[in-house]
Amino acid sequence: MRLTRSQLAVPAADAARVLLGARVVSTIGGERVVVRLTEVEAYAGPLDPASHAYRRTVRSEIMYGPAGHLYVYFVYGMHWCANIVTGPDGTASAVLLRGGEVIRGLAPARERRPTARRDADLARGPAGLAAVLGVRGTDSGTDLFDPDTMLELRAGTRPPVSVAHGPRVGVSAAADKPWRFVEVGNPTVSAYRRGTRATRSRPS
DNA sequence: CGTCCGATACACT
DNA sequence: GTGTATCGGACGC
Repeated sequence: MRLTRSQLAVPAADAARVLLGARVVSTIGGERVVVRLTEVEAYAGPLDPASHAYRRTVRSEIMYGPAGHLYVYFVYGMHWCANIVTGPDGTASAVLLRGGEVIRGLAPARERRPTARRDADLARGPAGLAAVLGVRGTDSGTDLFDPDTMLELRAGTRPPVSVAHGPRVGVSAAADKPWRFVEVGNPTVSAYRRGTRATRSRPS
């Protein structure tokens, strides 16, 4: 069963709970990869200093539009990360897809991420998940409810056994917000890493 | 298991 | 010019 746009048109933390356990179906050139989401993070737009939409720029413009579109960004000179725009139109909130288990299409997933040691590592972490789904910068802005889209969102067949939430990974601003949601005990959930500290020591 | 650190290029100031 | 919503290899326990 497909998710609906209205299911995502809710505050980011609620949308994150909707997406946890949901499936993302990637179809590219006849190759199909299906991932069940096990780790997601909510970003609350202009109200959230950790969000790219904290300031309205060309890059963050997509998040100001309706829910159900893809927002893709490039980090650390080499990785793509995939988000789904959520919330009512104009709130600019989004959910970062941080991890999942590949439940179909192991072979193409491996080709797209050959460095993964175990199957559980294939879509572990946001950059790996985006790679396995074949998401790149040119896909940013894609409407996931367009019938011809490369990605399709489907409801989960297995709800998460147990859900925990805590601080987001790698963010330095609003580090206290418990907006990272994970399926407890799932091996595809990435390790928690604190963001770089605001106060840094300087060489003397 | 954990911590440390370099790679690399883009968005934004 | 500065900082980054990361990854994976090196190392220590």
